[in-house]
Amino acid sequence: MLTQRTKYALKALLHLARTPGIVPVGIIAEAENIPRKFLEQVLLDLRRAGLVHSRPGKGGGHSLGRPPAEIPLIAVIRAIEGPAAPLPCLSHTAYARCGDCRDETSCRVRRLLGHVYAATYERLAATTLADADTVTFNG
Amino acid sequence: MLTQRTKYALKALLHLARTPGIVPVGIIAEAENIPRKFLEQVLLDLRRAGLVHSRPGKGGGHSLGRPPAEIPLIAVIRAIEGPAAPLPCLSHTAYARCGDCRDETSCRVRRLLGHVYAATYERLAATTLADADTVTFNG
DNA sequence: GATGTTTATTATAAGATCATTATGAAAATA
DNA sequence: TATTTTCATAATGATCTTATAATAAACATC
Repeated sequence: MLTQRTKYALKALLHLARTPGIVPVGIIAEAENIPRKFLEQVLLDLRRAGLVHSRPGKGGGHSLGRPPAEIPLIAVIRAIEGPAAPLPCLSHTAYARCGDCRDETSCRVRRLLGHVYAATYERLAATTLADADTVTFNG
Repeated sequence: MLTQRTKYALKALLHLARTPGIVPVGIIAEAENIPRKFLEQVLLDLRRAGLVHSRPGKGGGHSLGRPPAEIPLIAVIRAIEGPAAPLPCLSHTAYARCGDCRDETSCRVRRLLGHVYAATYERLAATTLADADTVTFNG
């Protein structure tokens, strides 16, 4: 399960994606039903990851850092939760040895999970905010 | 990232998959480098999920509950971590409303994550313990 | 530059989860 | 009955989650 934080991040980003101009936190918080102060922190993470721009002061607020089609879900998850891989030894962005297997290339756990993550990663990288209205799934 | 618990569960199951007969916890713990008492708890969860059989007493231990080819990764993850879905409203086994979106069928977050999870789920359900030696991935 | 609005930053805290250790009961075998 | 093994639950400390609060800094307008 994703954390509440990540869900809030997605909601905020999708809100910004269909709202032109600069939007203050309070507006997003109210529209998306998110605790305001908590959302501020989430937006801060998104800003540090370059996914949103912000401007303080009167008339300030947030806007998307780049077009929705250029913000894949993998970037959002990484910005909020860190590495998306199921094991450290499978991470593209934060590779680390697991330490508890002798030979990485022959590790069965790694092989199984690597196979699953390959499919997940492909979707996470290919699906962007712009797909929110068009994408479908059966379930 | 998966929890340590789940990694241990996979290691234990893969150990049982290639060891004939009944194996005591101590043997698995030592061979796979897992804290013994912790592993006992993990195996208890796996037994309750029907993934392993156990027999107490002298000569007792654990064995796989069914052939490796009939134990998909999704079953292991569910047994240890609970629902595998990214959102409660996308879970096959433990569906629940998220509560913070008005209309589920038009929820953008749900649609995006549902699209990703469909790919993940397919792999999790199709990949079994028996694939540990044959499966590959590029990365 | 004074004033008011908005984000930025840091601290705090209750509650949950994680990883582990500990303790002892129950069951099976010899 | 003694021994071996699992079964069940509890205790522990560290970390994560989900917030709330207080203060500082940046900006716009007048």
